[in-house]
Amino acid sequence: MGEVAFTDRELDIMAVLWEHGPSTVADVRDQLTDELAYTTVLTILRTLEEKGYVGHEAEGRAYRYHARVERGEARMSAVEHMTKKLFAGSTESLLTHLVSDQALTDEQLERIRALLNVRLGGDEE
Amino acid sequence: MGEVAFTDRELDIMAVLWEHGPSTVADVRDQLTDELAYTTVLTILRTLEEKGYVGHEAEGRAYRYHARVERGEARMSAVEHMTKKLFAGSTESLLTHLVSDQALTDEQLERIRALLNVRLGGDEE
DNA sequence: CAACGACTACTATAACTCTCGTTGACGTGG
DNA sequence: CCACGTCAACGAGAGTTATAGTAGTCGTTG
Repeated sequence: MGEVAFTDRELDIMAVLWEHGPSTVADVRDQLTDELAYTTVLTILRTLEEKGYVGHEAEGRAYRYHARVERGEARMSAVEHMTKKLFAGSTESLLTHLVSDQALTDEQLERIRALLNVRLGGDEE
Repeated sequence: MGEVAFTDRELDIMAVLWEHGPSTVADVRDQLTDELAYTTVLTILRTLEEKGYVGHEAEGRAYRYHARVERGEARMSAVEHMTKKLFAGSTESLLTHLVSDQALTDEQLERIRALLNVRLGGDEE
């Protein structure tokens, strides 16, 4: 899929599908933190289906919905979009922002550095 | 300001104000890559003003608009929002995603590592 | 001084988002 | 067999976003 974009509410629901796997409307509804009417959840699922982001199969009298895009893809699209819109397209700039301005513990940063070390192979400089 | 959120179009316009400083409607319009009608730009600026994100002073017969929120603030809000919605609230997870999955050159990653080294002070493995 | 162009205010409209009520089908427990 | 609960389809309405036309003001220029 080229590019995926979700609204906030849609993301809430996709999150349930990603974390809990294929779910019925009632399942999804139960997992949401916000209390939404059954029909509201159904409507959003139908919109998502129309957009091609989820699919469903009948299960008994109910439908079981499943994500048709992976979370990684959604993440990548979102990051790309934000990078383009707010960081002048520079992923490095975003990374710098995260490392500098964000409240991360040294421990977390340490893990990132370790990751970088692996990724970059060398340990020079 | 607690939290700022912009629509895509609004961001396009904020970007102009952030990069070029206080601008008239015509100025903004000229800087946009998409061709929008003068009135369209004006409308969006007025919406932004209503939300408190920009202000204006008269300059001759025109208005000169300026950002009332800093880009850094918008960045932080956007990153926070995305982290919450797509990375289960974990900034570290987002960072990991960026370092691993994104198409960054070794050189760019190298600079990030350097940044981390400075930030973490030490050079212990 | 009259027409023109730049400018803002007001209005409008289509699309999308978010929310939910109503309706009708269908199976199950009493 | 009938009332009840579950479920999907449909419709709808309030709010937001995106875009732009029209009206009216006002200085400038010929």
